[in-house]
Amino acid sequence: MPPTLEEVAKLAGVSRSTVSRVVNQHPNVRPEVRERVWEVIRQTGYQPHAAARSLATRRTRVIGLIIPQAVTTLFTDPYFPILMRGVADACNAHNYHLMLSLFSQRRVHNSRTQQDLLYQQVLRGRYLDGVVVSSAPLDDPIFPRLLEDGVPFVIVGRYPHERANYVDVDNVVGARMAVEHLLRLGHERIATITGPLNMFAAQDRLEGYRQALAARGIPVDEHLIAEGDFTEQGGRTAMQRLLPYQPTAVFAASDMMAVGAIKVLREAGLQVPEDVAVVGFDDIPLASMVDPPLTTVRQPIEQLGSMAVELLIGMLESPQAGGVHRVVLPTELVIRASCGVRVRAL
Amino acid sequence: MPPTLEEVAKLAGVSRSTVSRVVNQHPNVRPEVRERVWEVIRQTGYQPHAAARSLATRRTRVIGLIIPQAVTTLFTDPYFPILMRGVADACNAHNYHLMLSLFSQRRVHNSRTQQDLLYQQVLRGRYLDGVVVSSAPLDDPIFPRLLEDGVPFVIVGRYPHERANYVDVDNVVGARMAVEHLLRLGHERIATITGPLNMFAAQDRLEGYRQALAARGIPVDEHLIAEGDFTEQGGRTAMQRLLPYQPTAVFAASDMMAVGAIKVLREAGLQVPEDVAVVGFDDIPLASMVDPPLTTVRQPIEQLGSMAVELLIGMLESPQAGGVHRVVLPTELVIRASCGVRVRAL
DNA sequence: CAATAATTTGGGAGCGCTCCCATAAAAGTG
DNA sequence: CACTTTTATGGGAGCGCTCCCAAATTATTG
Repeated sequence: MPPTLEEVAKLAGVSRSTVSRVVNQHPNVRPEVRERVWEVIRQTGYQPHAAARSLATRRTRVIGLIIPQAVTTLFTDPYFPILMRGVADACNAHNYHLMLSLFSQRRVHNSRTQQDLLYQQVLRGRYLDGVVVSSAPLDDPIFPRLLEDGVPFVIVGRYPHERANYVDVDNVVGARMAVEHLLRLGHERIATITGPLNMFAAQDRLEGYRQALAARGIPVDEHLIAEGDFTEQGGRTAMQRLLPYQPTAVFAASDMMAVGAIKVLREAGLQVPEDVAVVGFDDIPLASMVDPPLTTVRQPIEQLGSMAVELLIGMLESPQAGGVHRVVLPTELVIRASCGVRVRAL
Repeated sequence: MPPTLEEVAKLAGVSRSTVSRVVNQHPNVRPEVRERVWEVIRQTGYQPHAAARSLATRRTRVIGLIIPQAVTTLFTDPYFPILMRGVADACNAHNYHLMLSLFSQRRVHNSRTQQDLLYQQVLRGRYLDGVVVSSAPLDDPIFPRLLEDGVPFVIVGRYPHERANYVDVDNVVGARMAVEHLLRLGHERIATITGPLNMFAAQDRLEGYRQALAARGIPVDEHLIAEGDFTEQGGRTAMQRLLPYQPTAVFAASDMMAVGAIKVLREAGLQVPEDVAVVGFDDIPLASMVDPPLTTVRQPIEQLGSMAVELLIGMLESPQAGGVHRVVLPTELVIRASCGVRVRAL
């Protein structure tokens, strides 16, 4: 049995309260007493009991990272591990702990129920002080619930509600840069493979595509727009649908989809970038490893994760400082070979 | 303020204890009372307070997944997301929650301290009922501590201690199959790129390599063994070192390293598989996507994760059923193009 | 139908901590 | 140096639950 506060107190010859003060860095303890108590703590290996503490303080120092079921299939996309690393880093830095909720679509009868159940247990059971929600579809029921229950949360991505805090990248501008680059290279029949259009990131990137064309006075040919789902397979299928309309360039809303698209193009006997230029989005590590290396829009994924946590912890530690927290990080066009420009020549 | 047990009790006209019985499915409650209580619970949205419960029961229904700092840099390796999915799935299925501890090497002054701190807080603070430790180096200080503190844990990978529970794949046999396959194809100068040799998985795969050669009476040329670190970059560096010794085949102890090796071979003007055959290990999704598709040893990564959790939960729920829990899952050779055999022809 | 056994219910104690308030000790003041 | 102010310490109450035991109710049986 590990020691309790009370036991430490007895050993140090002081009261429970004094030990508590020492542990919680309360200033009003005489230095020699403080030292004596620390000594006992060190010797006994005392550690406050998390549950007891939470019960009394109503805080857990645990935050949740929720990745809704709709995107769990994408989990092999390196986007998520990188995001998680950012999240975990920031948690470590602030001495918070991370609870991970992934909802898989497998082995679940009534999938809605699984997510519901977990929501109910974890959030209403006050396991968590707050949550980071990553890339949920915009109609995910989690948002209304979080708002209603008053759970502090930060979204990675954006969400149109006056009380929603989020961290996002400028998807519209990123996409526009990508398409503008293709336009600059002389392409006119530029297709796009979008993400699932029930996500803002996907909508915004499509919007960037539209804006770039509009700025050049090029009418949008709806045949050149195919909806994907951010996965490689989705990219393949979408590319297949685009093939008959003979685009000379493709802007894929994720690197994974770009990779899929390139495969389909090759299978159709087309060269990348000679016959068709391809640009991706994300700049995952794979982007520089595939052949040809992918021109893509870099988003600071890891930073997105840590920023979300910083924001959340800020809200938790000074709740009075109300207001809505929103951060939009910039993107950057990374030019490699797949768009058909020699980097040096640019 | 969410309702408490006591409040629900008052509304239902029963005592605290009775509501507790209803919530915990205790049989001794009259059906009509049970129904009445459920009704109130439903209406009020009552949810037991996790911390209060833990304090009383000394269980949290939370298990930890610990990925020690030594491997966090490998986190972009798809191995981890896949493992995590397995772990998360099994947790969901058993109504446990998952706490994730990643230790990054970045931003840490005294890195040992960070891991220590977290160990101290999380484990001794009894946030967790038990932990799954993934791919830690065999001298990681976490193992002695877990054993000493009596924290229930399951390792993914193996560990030589009579009280260590683990789930592993048969790395020796897997590696042997891979190398035997190369031998069967007529190769004699077979090099290997090992993982970091402070991990058992790496040692075991090297052992499999040695066994395969020994079985054929081929002496091991130590120049043909290069230590990598499971990353692509590590694979490149190792391959560079091997190049002067002109192997005709390479067995890389991970797919990521195989990918790195292939790049180096190409840069050296060698064709894969024509000039040098390459075999990997893991069968991550990338393996079938690269060019040429990788012949590799498949290990059931996701199953490894869920199995570890199942074992752990088993231990937690019936602690009296002592004994050591060990599972070794089989591997499977997946033949693709990189070893230079036409699949059909086999 | 009294006596016994089984089932159902309520309340006290306690899990280990924090926080408030009262008291004790030390320091500051005219 | 009596008096107020500040600083340090101890103890009670309570966070929301479970678990045990005793009391009340119901069912069983000779």
